[in-house]
Amino acid sequence: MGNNRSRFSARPGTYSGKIECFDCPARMSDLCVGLSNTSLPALYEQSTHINLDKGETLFLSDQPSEHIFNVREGTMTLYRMGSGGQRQILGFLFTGDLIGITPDAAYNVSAQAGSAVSLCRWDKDKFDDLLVLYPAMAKQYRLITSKLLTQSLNLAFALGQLTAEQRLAGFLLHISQRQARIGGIPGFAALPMSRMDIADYLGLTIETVSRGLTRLRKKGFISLVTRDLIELSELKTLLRLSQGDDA
Amino acid sequence: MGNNRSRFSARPGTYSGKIECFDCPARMSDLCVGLSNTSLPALYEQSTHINLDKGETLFLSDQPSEHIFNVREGTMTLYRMGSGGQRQILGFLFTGDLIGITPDAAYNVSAQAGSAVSLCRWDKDKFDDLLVLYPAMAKQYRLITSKLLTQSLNLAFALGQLTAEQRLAGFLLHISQRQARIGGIPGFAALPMSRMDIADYLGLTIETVSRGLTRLRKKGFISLVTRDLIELSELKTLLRLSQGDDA
DNA sequence: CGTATAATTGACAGGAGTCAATCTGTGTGG
DNA sequence: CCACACAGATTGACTCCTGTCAATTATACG
Repeated sequence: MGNNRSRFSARPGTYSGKIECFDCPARMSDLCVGLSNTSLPALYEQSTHINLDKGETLFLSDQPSEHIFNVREGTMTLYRMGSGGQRQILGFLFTGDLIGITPDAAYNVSAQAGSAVSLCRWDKDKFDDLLVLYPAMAKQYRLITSKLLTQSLNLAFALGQLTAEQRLAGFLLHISQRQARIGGIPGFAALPMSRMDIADYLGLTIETVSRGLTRLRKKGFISLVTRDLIELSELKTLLRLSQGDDA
Repeated sequence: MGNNRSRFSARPGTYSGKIECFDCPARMSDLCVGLSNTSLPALYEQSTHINLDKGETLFLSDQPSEHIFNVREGTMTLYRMGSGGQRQILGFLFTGDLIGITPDAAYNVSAQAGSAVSLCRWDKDKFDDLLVLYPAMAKQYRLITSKLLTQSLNLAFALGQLTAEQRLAGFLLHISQRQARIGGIPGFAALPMSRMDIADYLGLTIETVSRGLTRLRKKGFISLVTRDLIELSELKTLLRLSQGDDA
């Protein structure tokens, strides 16, 4: 279903054209949401759709960064490998998240599909042209990259200062809040990723993740509806934990 | 010595004007180095100098982000505090590094002087105006923020996946390389920060930092010229370590 | 030179990792 | 539709790295 096209000509100043963006699940993404009547069609004009199966690699760290992607549907995983075989997952991406956004010549992370995924793709050069053409897009770009940095700093804080239980509390809150913006149930966290993925994100092992969830459950802070759907019963407590409080 | 001024009028198209930037130690910083004959004076025109004593706070996380700073001389420390009193240092900044660069309304980290520091300061609004006016500056901005993200990802990888010894190896290399760009001796790392600072940066304790340095020394990978000046004897080994290799 | 601060070293404890067994859930084949 | 097999998750026993607490040594400063 993912196929190239530029059959749709941008029509500056009008919204009347029926473009796929309008019923795109990522319509409210950071990239698209703030765009004007002119810039959205211009963005659409340059886009291509691609699909990935679960487990497929989109790109590897240090490869030439030729494209920028936006997640329409599914889950993507950003990670880095160590030469000892360590894997640090640096982000789980959902509908509306941008991938591969860097002015550098090479990607600084690897990206892999965590489920069947549908993406929008742009040539980096053309994307850069749009940034010059539309200051509103450039502003969005800055906001997006700033959010990425903030998330990365959050992760660094968690990895450097928090215990396993505290990291898990923060992780559940993070997932829950992210999913609430794309139709998730508030107060619940659906985990589309494996325990191994969670472990590699939080700098732990699957056993420690498992034990941590058990302890949070026994304390009454969460309850496992199913293995992959968790109810956050004590949001405030979880929040305090994630900020480094002892209790 | 830090005093406001806008006495110097920008002269588009000419470099002849004698502006302080020319003998600024941060002349080759990421921000200033790529600027044209027009944009550098424009940038200078909007700048103010300020000085901080060691230990002084420049701004705190979550405060309104009203200014952007560039380090002229000295060392700045970026950090976040946890509600349990934990401190995660997120970066050590030297001559030429930008501080407080965020499109968000509030700073996402706290900044403190690690030594006596001299800074260039801009109002955020005026800085944003310059970004619109000079696409070359906007491009530099993107490169700078991308570098910040990459550094933050490096730190997250280290904190999540590396042992104390490996983190230290990477830290020494990082400091050494950063200082080489501002007059440091290649193959040496000068540590202007305390062991406590290093510990809070690497997610360790001062004791573990100390023991780690001792072990690296006993293995012959480094040698301590003084307490704060370290020779990196085996660069390749240190690099392998920092990437997660066992040996 | 003496004192205060920082860094190192030592002894011990604890949280997370490792290895292994058990359990759970899912998908398949009879 | 049930039984089985497989992968993933949980739990348990034990180890080890790092943290904690304390003592000693080194460095900076008045």
